[in-house]
Amino acid sequence: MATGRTHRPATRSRGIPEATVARLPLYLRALTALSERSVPTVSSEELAAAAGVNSAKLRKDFSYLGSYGTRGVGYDVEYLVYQISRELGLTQDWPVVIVGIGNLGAALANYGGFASRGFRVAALIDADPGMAGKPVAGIPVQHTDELEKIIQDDGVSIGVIATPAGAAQQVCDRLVAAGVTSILNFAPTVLNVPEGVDVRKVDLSIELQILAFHEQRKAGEEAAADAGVVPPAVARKQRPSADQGPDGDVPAVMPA
Amino acid sequence: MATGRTHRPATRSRGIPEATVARLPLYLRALTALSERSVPTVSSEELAAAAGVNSAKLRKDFSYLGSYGTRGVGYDVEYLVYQISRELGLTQDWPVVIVGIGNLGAALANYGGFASRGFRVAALIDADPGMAGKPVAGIPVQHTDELEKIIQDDGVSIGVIATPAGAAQQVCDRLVAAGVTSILNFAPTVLNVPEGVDVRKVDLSIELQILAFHEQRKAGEEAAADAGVVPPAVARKQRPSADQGPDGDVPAVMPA
DNA sequence: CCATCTTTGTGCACGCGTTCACAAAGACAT
DNA sequence: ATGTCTTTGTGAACGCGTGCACAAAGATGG
Repeated sequence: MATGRTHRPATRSRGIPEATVARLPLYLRALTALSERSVPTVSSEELAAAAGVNSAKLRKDFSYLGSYGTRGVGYDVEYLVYQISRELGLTQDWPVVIVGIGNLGAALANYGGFASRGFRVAALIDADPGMAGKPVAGIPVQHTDELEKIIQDDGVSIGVIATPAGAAQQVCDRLVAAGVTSILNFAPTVLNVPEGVDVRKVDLSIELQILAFHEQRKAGEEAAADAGVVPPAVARKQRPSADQGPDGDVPAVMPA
Repeated sequence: MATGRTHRPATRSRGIPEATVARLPLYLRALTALSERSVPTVSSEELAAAAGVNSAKLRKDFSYLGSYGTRGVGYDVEYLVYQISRELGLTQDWPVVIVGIGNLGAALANYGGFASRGFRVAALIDADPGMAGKPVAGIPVQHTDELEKIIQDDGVSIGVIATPAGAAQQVCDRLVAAGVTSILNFAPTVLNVPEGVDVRKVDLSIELQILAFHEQRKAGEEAAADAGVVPPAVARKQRPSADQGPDGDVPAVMPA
C-alpha cells in the first residue's frame, strides 16, 4: 500500500472496521462499472473478482453495512452503489482545497475522479505570487494569503497538501487553524496535527523503496549461491565509508 | 494509507514482516535528516518521535535487521542509514520507466526523491506520437513502440503506470511480458498480473473517499440528535432513485 | 573494579483482520 | 406446496501486528 493512517489508533467508527472502510471505494468502483453496463445483480464471487479480493472478505465487509444481499441471487447493483455511497458520505458535496500547484498539484486539479465522487475543488492555492490568477484546470490559482478566508467562506473541511516538504507542516498548521479536519498529504514529511484531525499520506518514494526491497529479494533468491550475498557478519562498528552516492533527501515534489 | 499491496499474501521475506518493511523508508528519511545535521547517535525514543511511530515498535523493527544499537547510548546514525539502505536494496541502481506522461507522469519525472534514493528514470513513455522527442524533466519522451526495447536494453525491472485507467492493463501486460517484475500503479484499476510480479497501487480517489467517511462520522457525532441521521431501516428493496449526480467513474488521470 | 544509570532487545498478551466452512435463507422448478 | 439448488451471512479458528514491561547489556563515574 502506498500510505497508511497516521495518528489515531484504528478508529473503529460505528463498528465498521478500518480495513473494511478502505475497501469500500474499491467495491464502489467495480459496482459503478457494472451499473454502467446495466448489470442488475452480482454475486459476491463475481464482484470480489472484479475488485481483486477474496469473496468471503467481501461478504463480511458488506455484513458490517447490513444485510443487503439476497441468498441464491446476489446483490442488487444499484442498491449497493447507493448504500456504499451513503456510508462513505459521497451523497453530499465535499469542497476541497489543494495547496501547492506544481506538477502534482496540477495533476490533482485535473483528476477526473474527484468531481465524479462528490468532491469539488473549491480552490487552488500557491505561495508563488506569479501563479496568482493563472487558471489551472479551469480554476484560477489564489495566493496563500487567501487560505483562511477561502476555507471559512466555503466551509472546507478537507485539504490536500502538494507542497515541498519544507512548507508542509506550516501549511498544515494554517489549514487546521482555519478549520480543516482531514488532510491528504503528498509531501514527504511526518505531519503533526492535534487530536481530532485525520491525516492520510501518499508517498511516492516510499512505495518505490518497498518495491525495491522485494525486487532485491527476488533477484537474491535466483542468484542464491553466487558470491555470498549478505556476508554473515559485517564487521561491526566500521563506518560505511559514506559513498552511496550523493543523497540528501531532496524532497522537492514541485516548486509550490 | 494511500494504497495496499495487491496479490501475494504477505510475503514475509527472509523473516522481515511486511509491516516493518513499509516503515523502513520512514526511518531512513528521519535518519538521513539527522545525518545531514551531523548528529552522531540517536535513541529509539528520539528517532521514533521523528518518524511518528511508537518507540517499542521501532526497536522491534530494527531487531529484525540485527542488533545494531548500543545499550545505554542508542543507534549510530550513519551505520543505521547504511544498514537500512542495504536492506531495502538502495545501494544499487534501479532503472525505472514511467509510462503515461500527463500531468502526473511529469510530476513523477520531476520528483527529486527518485534520484536521491538510487532510482534512475531510464525512460519516459507515452502513447501520443506528438509527445515523442519532447523533453520532460530533461528526458525526451519516447513512443510506446519503444517500450520493449528500452526495458530489455536497460534491464528495467520496475515500471510506473500513470496512464488513464483504460490503458493500464494493456500497458501492464506489455511491461510484464518485457521483463518488469515490480509495478507502481497510479491508474484507478485493479491490475491482473502473473505470479511473481509485485503490484503496489496509489489511488488518489480512494484516499479522499476514506477521508470523507471519517469526516462524515465526525460531523454526524456533533449533530448527534438532529433529524434522525441514519434512519433505522431504510425500506429495503426500493431503488435509490439514481440521482446522486452524474457519476461514471471517469478515471482520466491525464491524457497519456 | 564496582556501582549506578541509561537504553536496548524481547517475551508475552491482546486485539484486529482474514479465511474457512457451514447452516440458514430464499429463488425457482415441478 | 414441496424439494432442490444457489448464494448469503456468520461463528470460530488462526495468524500477524502492536504495545507493555522488564531483564540484560553496556557506558560512565568514582
